[in-house]
Amino acid sequence: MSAIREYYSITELTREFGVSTRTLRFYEDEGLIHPVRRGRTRLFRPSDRHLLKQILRGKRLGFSISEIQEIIQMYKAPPGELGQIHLMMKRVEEKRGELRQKRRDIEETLAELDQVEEGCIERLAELGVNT
Amino acid sequence: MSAIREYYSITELTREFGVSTRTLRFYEDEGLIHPVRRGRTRLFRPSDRHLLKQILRGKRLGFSISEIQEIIQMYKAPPGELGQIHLMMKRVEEKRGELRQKRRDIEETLAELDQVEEGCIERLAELGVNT
DNA sequence: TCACGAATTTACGTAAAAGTCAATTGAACG
DNA sequence: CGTTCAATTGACTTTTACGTAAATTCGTGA
Repeated sequence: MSAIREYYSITELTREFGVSTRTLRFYEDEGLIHPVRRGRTRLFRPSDRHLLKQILRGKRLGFSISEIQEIIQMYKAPPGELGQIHLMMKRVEEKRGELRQKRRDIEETLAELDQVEEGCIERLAELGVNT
Repeated sequence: MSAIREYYSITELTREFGVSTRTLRFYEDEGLIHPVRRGRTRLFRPSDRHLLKQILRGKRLGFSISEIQEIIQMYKAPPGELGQIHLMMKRVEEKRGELRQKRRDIEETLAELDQVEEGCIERLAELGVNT
């Protein structure tokens, strides 16, 4: 069993997650991640790795970089000021709405794919497969 | 009650779905939709409108135009040839995999948003709100 | 008939998200 | 010490998905 690593190199992460170094540097430029440095070389901590996971999750869901930024900001400590807190709770509710919509979209698409499959199975039957 | 319309104008659809005419023409250029014509003017049938719904659903899920093309192709009649049918069933299963991944991503994100909200509520309590 | 509003085509522009290439820099190894 | 390998920066390029503007056409109503 491998203990939790202190640091990951950039290529370790690119291999693990199937992204390029350019991508990771791009995310850093955009302020999504902040790996530390030894000299000029980036060192990614477990927290950076975790953040990257969240970024890629957002990408899979079709969120843009700036939208992902927004979401990531929410994960950081909740703000101190009253108005800010309410604003954040409003943002959370909005994101929930988007995600629920996406979930409905997924269910609908899955249902349609089921129909496609059924059609295929029927065609196979017509062709005399497995009779 | 309004019966099902025979045709929709391009602007009717743009208003209903909140997209531009440019977008609809672009989708036509890309071969996603095929409205009929009266002279040069496009006439969108209910089936085109339905297709557009599916396209926008795909967009919300972060699929690219070409991926949406692929999915739409599946909705058309299942192919006749045996090998083609098996290929299509394989594609269906792949898409299902992607969609299930997205669904997991959604659940995880929703769970994290719940935590964000809880953090907010705690902060509110600390600030003496509603005590 | 003239003007209008809605639609068209053609063409160029653009923002986002990287890809690609070149030149450089250390660090390490035999 | 030379070289090799991983990493860096900087600049330019590319792809996707439209936006935008110009010039034109068509049907309709005053």
